[in-house]
Amino acid sequence: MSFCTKTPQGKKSSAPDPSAFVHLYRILKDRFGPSGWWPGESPLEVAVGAVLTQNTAWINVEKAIDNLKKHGMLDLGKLAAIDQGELAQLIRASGYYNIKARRLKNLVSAAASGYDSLEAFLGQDLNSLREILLQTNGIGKETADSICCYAADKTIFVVDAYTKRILMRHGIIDNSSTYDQIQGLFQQNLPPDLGLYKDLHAYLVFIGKDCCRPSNPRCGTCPLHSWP
DNA sequence: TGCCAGGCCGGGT
DNA sequence: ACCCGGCATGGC
Repeated sequence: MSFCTKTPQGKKSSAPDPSAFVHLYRILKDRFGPSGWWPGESPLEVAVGAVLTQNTAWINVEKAIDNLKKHGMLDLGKLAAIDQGELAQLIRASGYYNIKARRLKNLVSAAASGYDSLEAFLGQDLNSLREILLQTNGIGKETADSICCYAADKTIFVVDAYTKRILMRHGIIDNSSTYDQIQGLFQQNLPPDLGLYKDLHAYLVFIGKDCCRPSNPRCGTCPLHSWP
């Protein structure tokens, strides 16, 4: 795969050139094309995956989701009805299964109470949806924004560990930068385009698996070799 | 074998 | 306002 040749920087000199983000998008778009993200066949599957992937490798999340499908549980009503302990066993492969079962229950409760359908829940305006998600125990900013962006098609940019590490390695931010600050950099320096946000976050995850890790110091084919 | 993965919470300082 | 331990399986 493609690793990053950058050496750790860990400090930002000043506000980045706004065109750097457009440039970043163009580089990765040229390299990867349409991302096809988030993996998931339905908004519910996307939302469930967003919770299950918390600090967890996606390969394990896939196993858990496949298991839920196999048992016909990828359904809002079924998830609302199932015993939490049984749900935990079904998602065992994704790790943290007890706490994640509780978090899924919390999410399902939020989505099922006061709404006619998942579509109605996800269809409300971005600020309302995000607030409700953030008030749900077990849903933090990244999970909330992942659901807003990829399940509800709201124009909001998702920040994750890869995003932080890549921007740090390239000297755009320092390690004290907050989630909101990093999100602001993307949203203030890019046009508010849902498809662009979806793809760019996906690209960062694609390369983040291998790129800009301290343990993977060298590879000449990193698409961000000369960025910014 | 040991380290890590697309976080988040709750308690302590 | 930070800092840290806990949560857990499966892949390399």
